[in-house]
Amino acid sequence: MKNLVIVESPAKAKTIEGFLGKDFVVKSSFGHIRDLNKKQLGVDINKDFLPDYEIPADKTKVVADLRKAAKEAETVWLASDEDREGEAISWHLAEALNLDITKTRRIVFHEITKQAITKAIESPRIIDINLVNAQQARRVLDRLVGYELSPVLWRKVKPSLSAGRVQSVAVRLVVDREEEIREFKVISWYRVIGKFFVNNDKGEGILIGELSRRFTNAEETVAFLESLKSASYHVSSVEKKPGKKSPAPPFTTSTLQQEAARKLGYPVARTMTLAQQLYEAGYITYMRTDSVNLSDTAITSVKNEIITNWGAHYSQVRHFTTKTKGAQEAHEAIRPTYLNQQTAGSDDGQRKLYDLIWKRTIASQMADAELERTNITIGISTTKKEEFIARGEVIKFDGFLKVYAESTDDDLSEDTEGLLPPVTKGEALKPGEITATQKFSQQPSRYTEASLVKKLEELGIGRPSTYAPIISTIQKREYVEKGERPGTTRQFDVITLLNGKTDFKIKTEKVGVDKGKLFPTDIGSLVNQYLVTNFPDIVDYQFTATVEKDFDEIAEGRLVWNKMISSFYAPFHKTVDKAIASTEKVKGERDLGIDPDTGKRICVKLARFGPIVQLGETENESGEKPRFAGLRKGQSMETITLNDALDLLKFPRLIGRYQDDDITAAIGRFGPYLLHQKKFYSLPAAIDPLTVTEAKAIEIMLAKQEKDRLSVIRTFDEDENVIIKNGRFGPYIAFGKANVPIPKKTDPATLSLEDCRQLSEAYLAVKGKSRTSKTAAPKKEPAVKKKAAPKAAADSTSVKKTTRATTTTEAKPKAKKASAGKAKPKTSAKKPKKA
DNA sequence: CAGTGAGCGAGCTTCCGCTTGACTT
Repeated sequence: MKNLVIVESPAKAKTIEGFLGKDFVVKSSFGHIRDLNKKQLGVDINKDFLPDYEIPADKTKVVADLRKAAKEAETVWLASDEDREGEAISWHLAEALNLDITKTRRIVFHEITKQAITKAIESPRIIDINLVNAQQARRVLDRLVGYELSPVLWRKVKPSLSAGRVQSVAVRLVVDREEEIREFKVISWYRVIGKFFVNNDKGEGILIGELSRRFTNAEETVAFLESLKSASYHVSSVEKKPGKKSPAPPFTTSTLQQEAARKLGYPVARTMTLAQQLYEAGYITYMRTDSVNLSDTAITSVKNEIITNWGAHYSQVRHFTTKTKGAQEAHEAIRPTYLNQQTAGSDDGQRKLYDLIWKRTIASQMADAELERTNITIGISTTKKEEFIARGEVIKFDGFLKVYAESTDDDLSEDTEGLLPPVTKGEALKPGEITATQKFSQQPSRYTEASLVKKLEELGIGRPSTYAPIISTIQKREYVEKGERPGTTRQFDVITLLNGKTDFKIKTEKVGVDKGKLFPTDIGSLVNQYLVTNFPDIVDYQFTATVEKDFDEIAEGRLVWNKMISSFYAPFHKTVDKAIASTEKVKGERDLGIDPDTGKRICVKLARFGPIVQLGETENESGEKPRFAGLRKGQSMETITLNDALDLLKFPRLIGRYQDDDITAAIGRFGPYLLHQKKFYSLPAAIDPLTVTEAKAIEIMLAKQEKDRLSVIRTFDEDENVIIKNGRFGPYIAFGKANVPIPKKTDPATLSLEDCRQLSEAYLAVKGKSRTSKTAAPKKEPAVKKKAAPKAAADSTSVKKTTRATTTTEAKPKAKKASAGKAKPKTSAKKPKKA
């Protein structure tokens, strides 16, 4: 083998290999191949922040493979992306593969064409160590912030929490927005709309105009309408102005996520999965990019496509430049690979996303839409101060709008401005209904996943490859959740004047309905408050922008990376120490008031298992214990009231009696439920546990019993712990406490007790081995089982590990992430049991 | 599935950015 070319992605490798001929082998590194030691800080504070790099377990195979190939090759070409991270990947490759730096060539290309790649091969350079150092600084800073801040939260708030340069600011945005909404003061005004009849030699029509003045209260408005009773109206001016609209640039990762959310309703993670599938199938270019640039060949084929479909006058070649600071032109915008392919994708989701990308790309190279805007002012005979204005907008030439129009987050399309009837100045108009409607200012809107990404991008926080992970991280950590608010009803005034009579009506509307938006959780708000108070610099919106400037200077060789880190770390670390020493544990305790029955204090605070309300003091002379109640879903520590708390403290409450036993209602981890004869019955959301009647409760219980009875396929007299049932996912065996699925081929009704036992034991044996299961492990000796399972997994994987002496340490493969991280800790199981 | 709300102080958690699969459900 003569030449080995290493790129970042396997899809790219495949394409490029086709261009380069027999003497070249192209392999991929699958992104970064080394990272800081995950178990420790991974940075030696006392040795100028020397990073401790290791090859992560999931990369050992890749690196071994690349080492082998590099040994056989005469020349190794490092062709990772042309940005900070890409340069670092090349450098890590050179280090990890023990490459001779004088024989190693660094190449970059901006588009994946044969021409671009052969040209790149002709002009190799050496690794830019300044750029590498800028990346090391970025990496080390993120590690220092993340790994020093998170432990502060473990001590002061709750274990396992996390903080970081990016995620903490993302959470702050959501928390601050919620605060803005809470603080928002609604103001109202009266908007007057007049309807006028046109009847002239060109025909008949209607003009709708808005009064040039807004009124602040109803009295003023009524008085004005009264004054119009004797008024006559005429056209006082007609103004026509040409206008135009231009298309948006082609998609970047962030704008694709926004438009897919607005137009298709996709969460950002779904958009990225679908885009990845389209990319791997060869339908679109790379989906993680901040560039709006289109290659020359792409521009040419878009042009051809437009001319073929709509004619030359619809074509307008445009070169968009990327505004985002620090953006690299290493990639192109997201576009279809072949512009003449109008549809692509193997399922509906892919097809819709592809369609969006195709249209956006095409539209970006189309002509402006030409408009004509018309303003007609309508004079009022009784006043000189006010006038009505009718606005119209007509599309003279649709241009790019033929294909695609960008959506906005706040759809406030109240009036449809269309074509206005032809009128001439001075012409008299007959008035129709004149309506004054009370309007209210709108509170700021909560972030959606996509609009949060947009905001982060504006602040220069995060990268195309991390937008979707950021959004899921802050939700997984339960700092932020997608929620709903039912909204409230509001009254508003409508005053009309018709045929000389005024009429006053009060109407109602629903406002503040929010669905699928991001809400801060109590933990999110609390952690944010703690960070803002104690680490204001780190969670400052400008923090990333500030350090990016330093990274740029490092990249230009004007600043030494570990000096920069040192000047950041010294004060930062001091703040960390101070916070650990000085601050109390954060509970967010807030007084709600006094219980009218007992006279005791009621407060809300964060406890081990979430927010609770507390009645009475934790410690008092009489030794009385306080009463507690957890908050319900949708309630928050910041907004809960005394009355809400009193309601919560009413549980468990007696509903009635049935079959000589009490029925009680209570609220548990999974919501409200009924308890009767030690059996639980969930209460549907529509039923209020505070007001549920005995009759309704019995009805719910009977319905559940009936449903359970119907789901039983077969029971066995010999063993009542084995029941064949029909469930959501098909038939299964309820085997004691475990649920065992029945293979599709077998008819569940024909199974014997012996069959059931065999199936169950076989299933549980496999399940217990493959993962640390909560349900599969028998209750006996839980401590032994729980410890044995992950160890076994680790041993089995480490057998495959190829050991090799290198300059860097290689991380030992450990038990699979899924088994370690996924299961929520069961507190009951955690308690050490004494034998 | 439906407890608890405290606490001995074992042993763990955690960052951001590059890339794909290998996993359940």
